[in-house]
Amino acid sequence: MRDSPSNHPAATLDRTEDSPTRLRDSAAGRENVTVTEPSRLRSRPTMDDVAAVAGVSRGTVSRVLNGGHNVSRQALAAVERAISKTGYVVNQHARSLVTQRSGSVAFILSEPQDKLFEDPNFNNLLRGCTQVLAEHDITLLLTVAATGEDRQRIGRWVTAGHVDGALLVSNHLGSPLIAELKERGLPFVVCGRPLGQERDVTYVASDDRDGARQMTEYLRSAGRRRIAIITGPLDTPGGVDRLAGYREIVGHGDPELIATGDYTQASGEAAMARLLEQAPDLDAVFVCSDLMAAGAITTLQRAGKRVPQDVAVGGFDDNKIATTTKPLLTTIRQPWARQSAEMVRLLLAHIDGEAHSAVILPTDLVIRESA
Amino acid sequence: MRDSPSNHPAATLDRTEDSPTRLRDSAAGRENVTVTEPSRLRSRPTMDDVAAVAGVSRGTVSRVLNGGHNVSRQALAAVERAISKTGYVVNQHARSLVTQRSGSVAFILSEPQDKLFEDPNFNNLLRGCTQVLAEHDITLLLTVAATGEDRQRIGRWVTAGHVDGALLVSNHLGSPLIAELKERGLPFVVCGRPLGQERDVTYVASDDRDGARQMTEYLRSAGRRRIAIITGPLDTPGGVDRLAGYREIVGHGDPELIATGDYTQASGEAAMARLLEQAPDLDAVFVCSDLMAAGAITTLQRAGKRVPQDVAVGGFDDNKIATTTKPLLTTIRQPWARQSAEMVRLLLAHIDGEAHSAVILPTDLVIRESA
DNA sequence: GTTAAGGCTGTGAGCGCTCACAGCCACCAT
DNA sequence: ATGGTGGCTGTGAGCGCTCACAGCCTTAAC
Repeated sequence: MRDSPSNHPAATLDRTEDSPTRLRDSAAGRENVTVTEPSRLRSRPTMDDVAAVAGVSRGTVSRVLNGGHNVSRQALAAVERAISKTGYVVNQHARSLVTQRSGSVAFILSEPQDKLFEDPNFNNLLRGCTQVLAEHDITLLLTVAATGEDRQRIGRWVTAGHVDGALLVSNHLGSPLIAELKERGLPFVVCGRPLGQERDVTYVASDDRDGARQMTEYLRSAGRRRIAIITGPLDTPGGVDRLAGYREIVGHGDPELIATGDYTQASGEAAMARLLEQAPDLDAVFVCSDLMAAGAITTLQRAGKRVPQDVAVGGFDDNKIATTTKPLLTTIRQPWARQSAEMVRLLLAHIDGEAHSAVILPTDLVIRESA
Repeated sequence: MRDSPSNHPAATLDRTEDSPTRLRDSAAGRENVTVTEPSRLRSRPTMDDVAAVAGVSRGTVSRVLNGGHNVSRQALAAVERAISKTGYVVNQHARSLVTQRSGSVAFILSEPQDKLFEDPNFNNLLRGCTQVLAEHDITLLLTVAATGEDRQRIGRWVTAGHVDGALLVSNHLGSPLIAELKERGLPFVVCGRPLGQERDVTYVASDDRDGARQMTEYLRSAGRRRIAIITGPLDTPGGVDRLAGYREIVGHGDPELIATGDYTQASGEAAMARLLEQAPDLDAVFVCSDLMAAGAITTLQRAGKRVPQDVAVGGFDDNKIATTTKPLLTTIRQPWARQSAEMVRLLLAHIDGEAHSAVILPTDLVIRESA
C-alpha cells in the first residue's frame, strides 16, 4: 500500500482484512513464541505498522493519537481498529525526544525512608499530588533520596529528561538538590520554605510562623505561664519558623523550656522527658508535630501528669493521629489538600514557562481536648 | 572546527579556550537570563556541542560517555572538560530510543495508598529493592495504583517504554496488571504467588503455607486445643496459603474459629472481637500479619484475657512492630532482604532475556513471649 | 465559471543519541 | 618492503515519533 500513496484511504481499508497483522518483516508468527521469550521490546509495532494496517499514513495515525483533529471519521475508525489489532503503544521516548516533554513529574523525598512511612503528612501530600496530576494525565514518580549518593543519582536521573519537573519535599538546609535543579533549569517547586535558598525558587508553604503564634497565644490566653516547646529539626523551615512564632509570643524563651525533636513519635517522647527534667514546673507544651505530640503525651502520662489539667499540649499538622490520642489533640491544621493542589498548579505553570513565585497558606487552630 | 574534520584533535584543543561555550547558535548569553526564564529545556547542550567544544567528533564523545574505551587520554580529558564546561547531561530519551533501555524499573503497588504507609512490609521491600538496584545504577520508580483508573494509566505508562521492567507488589486475585504486562511483553516479577496466574510469570514468594504450618504446629505442641486464625484477604496469596497451612494442621477447622482481616491493625482488632464472640473458649490465635496481631492483642487485653496465659498469639512477618508489642510477639520471619534481592535479580535476568521462574523462600519461627 | 477557503491527507526533516563501519596511523612481524 | 594488527577516530544510518508544509479534494462565495 505504501507504493501507491495516491490511493483513496477508503479503497485500501478493506485490504487490511485479508492480510494478517504483520509487525516488521521478520516478526510474522512471533505471537505464539515460547514461554521463555526474551521479552525484549524490539519488535513492538510502530506507527508505521499501524499506518500500514489502517491503510493510511504515519501522519494520520499521529493525528489520531494526538486528539484526532482533522481526521475523517473513516480514517479515525480504521486507525483505532489497527491500533487495537496490532496492540500498538506509543513509544514515549521517541515522542519525548521531539516534544521535549515526558508526561511525568518526580516527587522527590529527601528523607531517610522510614520517615516516609511513619509521617502521615507525606502520605497526605503524596495522595493530593497524585490525584491532581492525574487530572492532567501526568504520572507521578516517587523517588526517595535517603543518602547523599541517592541524591546524586536522582539528580542525574531527573535532569536527564526523564521528567518535566519535580516536587521537592522535606528539604533540609543546604540540600544540594535545589541548587542542582536550578542550575539545570528543570522546573520544580519546593514544599515548605527552602531555608536560605528562597531566591528564585517556587515554593508552597503553610504559614508556620503564624500557626505557632496562634497556638502559643492560645495557650497563654488559657492562663498557661510556663509554656515549653518541642521543635522540629532546626535545619527545616518547620523547625525554625515555628520556633520563631513561639518566640514572638513568649519572648526569647527560657532555654530549659526548649527541646528539639525530629518529627518522629519516639523523639517526641524523649524530648518531653528532657523538658520534664529541665523544667518540672512547665504547665504547657507546644509540640511542633502531631506525631511528636502523641509521644509527648505518652511521656507526660507516664510521669503522672494529667493532660490538660497539669500540662496542656498543643500539636501541629492536624493529621489522623490527632484524633486518636487520649485526650484528643488540640492542634494547628495545615491545609494539605490546598498545599498539594498549589504545588501541582505552580509546577505546571512553571513548566509552561511562568515566573517563580511563592505561596503561603494560612493555618487554623483546631481546639480539641488536650489544651 | 566543524569545517575542518581532518584536524588533529590536539591541534584544536586549545582553541576551545578562547571561544565561549556556545550552545546552539541562538543560545549565546542565555546564561544570565532573567529570573523568569521559561526553563524549557530547549537549548540544552547536545553531544554535538560537547564535541565541538572538545574538538572531537560526536562518536568520541559517545565513547567517553559509555565507558571511555578506545579513547586516547587527551581526547578523554578534552571531552570531560567540555562536558563540565557546557553542563552537558545526556538526553535519556534519545539514548533510550536507540538502546531500547531506560535505566529504570517500576515498583508498582496495587493498594490503596494508606496501606503503603501503614504496612512496614512495603517499607522493607522498597528499601531492599532500591538498594540492590542502585548497585546496578538503576533507578526505582514507585507508583501507587490505588484505583482501577490509576492501574490503567500506569499500565499505559509502563508499557510506553518508560521502564525496562516492573516489580509488582500486593496483587490481588485477578489484577489485570499482570495480564496486561504479560501481553505487552514487559519483563516483570511479582512479589508473592500470583493467584490463578502462576503460569508463565516470574515470582518470588515466602513459603506462606509452610510458615503457617510451623506456627500452628507450634501452638498445638504447646498444648493449645482451640486455635483460631485471623487470615488476610482471601484474594491474596498471604490470605489463602496461610489459611491452607493452618488447615493442614487443624483439619478443616471450625468456621467460628476463622476470621478475616485486611492486614491493617484496625482490622486485627475487629476480627479478634468477632472471634471472641463466636468462640469465647479459644486458647490461641494465629494472626496472619504482625500488624493485625498487634490489634488482636489490644482487643484481647481489653477483654481481660491474658496473653499468652489465656490466649496465645502468633503473628506473621516479623517486622518492627513484633518487638514493640507487649508481650513481644512470637511470629514467623519472612526474609525480606532476600525477597527483594531475589526479585531484583530475577527481574534483571528477565530483562536480559532469561526464562520465567519462581522462587520460594523459606520462613522461620521466631519465639518470643506471646506464645 | 472562477476563486477562495478549508478539511483531510501524505511527506520530509529532524529531535539527540548509539552503533557498525571504514579509515587512518603507528607499530610489529615477516 | 610487505603485510598484518590493533588503537583511535570520524561518519552515516536509523531508533519512532511530531510537526510544518504542500498537495490534494470538496464546498462555499461571488
